[in-house]
Amino acid sequence: MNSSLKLSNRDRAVLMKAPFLAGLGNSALVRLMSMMTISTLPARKFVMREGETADAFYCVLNGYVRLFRLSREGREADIMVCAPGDTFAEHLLFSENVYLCNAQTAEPATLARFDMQAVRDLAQQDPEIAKALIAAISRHLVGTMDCIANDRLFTAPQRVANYILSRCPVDGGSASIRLPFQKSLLAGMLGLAPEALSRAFSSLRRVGVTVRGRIIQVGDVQALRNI
Amino acid sequence: MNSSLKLSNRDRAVLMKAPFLAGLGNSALVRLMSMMTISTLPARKFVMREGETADAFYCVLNGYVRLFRLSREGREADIMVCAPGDTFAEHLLFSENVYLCNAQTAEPATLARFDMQAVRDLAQQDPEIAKALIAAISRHLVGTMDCIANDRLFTAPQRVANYILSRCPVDGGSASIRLPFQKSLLAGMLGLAPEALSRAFSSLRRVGVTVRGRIIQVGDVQALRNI
DNA sequence: GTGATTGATTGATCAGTATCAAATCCCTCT
DNA sequence: AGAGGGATTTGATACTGATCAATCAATCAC
Repeated sequence: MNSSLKLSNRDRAVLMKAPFLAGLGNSALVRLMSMMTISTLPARKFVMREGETADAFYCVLNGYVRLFRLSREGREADIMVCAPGDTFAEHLLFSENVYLCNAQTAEPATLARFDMQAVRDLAQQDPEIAKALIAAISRHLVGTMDCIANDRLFTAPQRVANYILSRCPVDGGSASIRLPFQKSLLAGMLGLAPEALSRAFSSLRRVGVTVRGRIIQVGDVQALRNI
Repeated sequence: MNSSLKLSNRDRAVLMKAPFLAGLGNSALVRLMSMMTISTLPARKFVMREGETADAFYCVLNGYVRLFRLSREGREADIMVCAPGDTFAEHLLFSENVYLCNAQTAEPATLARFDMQAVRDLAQQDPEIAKALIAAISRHLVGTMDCIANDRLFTAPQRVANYILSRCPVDGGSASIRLPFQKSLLAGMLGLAPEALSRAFSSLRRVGVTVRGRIIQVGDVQALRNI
């Protein structure tokens, strides 16, 4: 692990656009950024573990981080996958004091680390920061509620179709998207075993979805919407 | 539906102990409570519908409220069940402006209604209220993340066992609890069809769980923990 | 109390997905 | 460009839970 106070230009741009910081005025921004630490982590590195005392939360600047729980037998269940711009564990600020799940980089990643106590103090003073926190946590809540509904309402091929549609820029006609990460990560996000994701993709061939490596081609976006 | 500004003593007690209001000082409390409306609803009454503009959020004072999504074919998926003391839709304050799911009373219920815009204004001024909101939303987020992990890691009997354990006051020996609502509601909460809940209960008989009506008897709480 | 309505259980069947094993593909590294 | 190794796909099988139908139980209205 490599820690530094310096930000690359690209990472800085991601940070400034992150929902958590985007709406902030300059003074709040400076205060938050002066207390954060940047670190670059290799793939598969644990960022936090279930049960550890929660003394920091994070914002992903580059790469993807997987949040998951373990069963007693060691099976893993993904709870959410954080993309650049996403924060995680920030909702523990005013509730729990231990992490409730594990976080692991899915690939080499850069993270900004925020000390819980320091941000807690800032949030008490600065209503703008409190509001940014509310917005970030709310966004997460919307995402997790979506996830529950998706899991419970839709089959594997439908969930995959939903995911593809959510990343399709266009509304009709044909489209082509590129997965930003490995398929096994997508499988976890959708609550599927990798094999099930693979079969879901192949069952979508009959509605014009072609997959080659990380490239997904959609013949007719409209057709995909109808299941 | 019956609307009034008066609170019964019991409802007032629930409100004051609700996580959302519990930590607040007197002035914040008065300001919030002066703007809320109390209403008593019959069973099966919709409180909000997916897609409607979100101009209020609610706190359950009595009864239970079911939050759920509908699929295009009309199938329902419960996202969460709100008990007395729980708030719902409060996370839309600083994000969406339409409701993202339906809410329906599961039985006759009493709710406190808070106008979104009014609370938004209050939260901007009063850091204490902002903090209370963060706490309430965080609590929800923890709950929904738990729900995802539960759905993905455990089978029906295990989820039922977890639910029973979560309501068992004691740590060992035998225990007896009473469901506060219909079994079909519990089934929905756990992401199961009512038939599956029924079968899960009967499969738990071999570890000493007996069900009669709403009464659940557990022979050995420790034994239940091991699956 | 008695019929009627709603909720819960049980049985039979089926669809969907996990799991394990084997083969193949793709990406990265040199 | 080619080799190596992890990632993905495919096949076979088992299991879990949904669905439909029928029965049973409990509650309510009159």
